[in-house]
Amino acid sequence: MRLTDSVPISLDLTLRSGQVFHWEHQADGSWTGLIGDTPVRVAEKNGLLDVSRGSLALAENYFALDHPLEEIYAEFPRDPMSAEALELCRGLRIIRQPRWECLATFITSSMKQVAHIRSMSLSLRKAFGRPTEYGYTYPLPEILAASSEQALRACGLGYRAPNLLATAGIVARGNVDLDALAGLETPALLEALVKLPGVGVKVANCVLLFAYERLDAVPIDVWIHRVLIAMRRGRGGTPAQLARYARKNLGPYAGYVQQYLFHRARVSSK
DNA sequence: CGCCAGGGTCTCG
DNA sequence: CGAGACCATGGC
Repeated sequence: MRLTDSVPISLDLTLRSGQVFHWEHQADGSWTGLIGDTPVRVAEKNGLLDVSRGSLALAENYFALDHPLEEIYAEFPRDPMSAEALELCRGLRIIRQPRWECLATFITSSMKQVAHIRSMSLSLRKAFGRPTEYGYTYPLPEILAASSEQALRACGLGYRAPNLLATAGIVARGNVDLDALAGLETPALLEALVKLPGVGVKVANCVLLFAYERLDAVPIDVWIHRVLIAMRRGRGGTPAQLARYARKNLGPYAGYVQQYLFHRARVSSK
């Protein structure tokens, strides 16, 4: 039995929840984009994944159809905000992203709205990637490392440009092997990622969650920061205190809970 | 048009 | 360790 025959997913929620930024929503409701360098067209049919172009196995892995959603939901915290987020986001999956693409994209994400992260990502792809029928591939670290701060600024990166350039150089030279890092325990992996220019604790946790399958990782951005304070009945705290609170209260799939809370907070603010 | 955004880094106490 | 200043850009 194939996973696509039985496992539910909400593509709209998954592709609009600020994990990936390059997919295009077509007029017929389908989505087109690239999984790595492979053009793919996917749609949601009766709540299941329908792959009409590209590799089925590739899509099943990328959209993480093997994540046991019902088991994850059973571990959700019982507080009202988490419960409401769950009802709103049922079917949203944490995608398995290519590591470099994820790392590079989140280096550009600091103090940026989702819409602008998307526009920077598309600019970088168009300037440095290879054209395909569903958009441009994400440029390899070697390509970005050989570019220039000015060329990256031209893609709208602003002060983030030197960080992306420097990290691309480190990865391109092989000083850091993103695939080899997958063998590390989460704390050591976090420590390694944070050493890269433009990568702090928040960005590192995004990469842990979206590219290294650490489903307990909790990136704390301004939205989740507000959510955590609300959960603590208005009681604030240092970043370290809030991170500790999240670890203790959001359960073994804290990263999933965080993603649902993030999406709920964003849509309910409009 | 002013506010704000999936923050990181450096400095100073 | 913790708080503050500074950093560019564009959607809304």
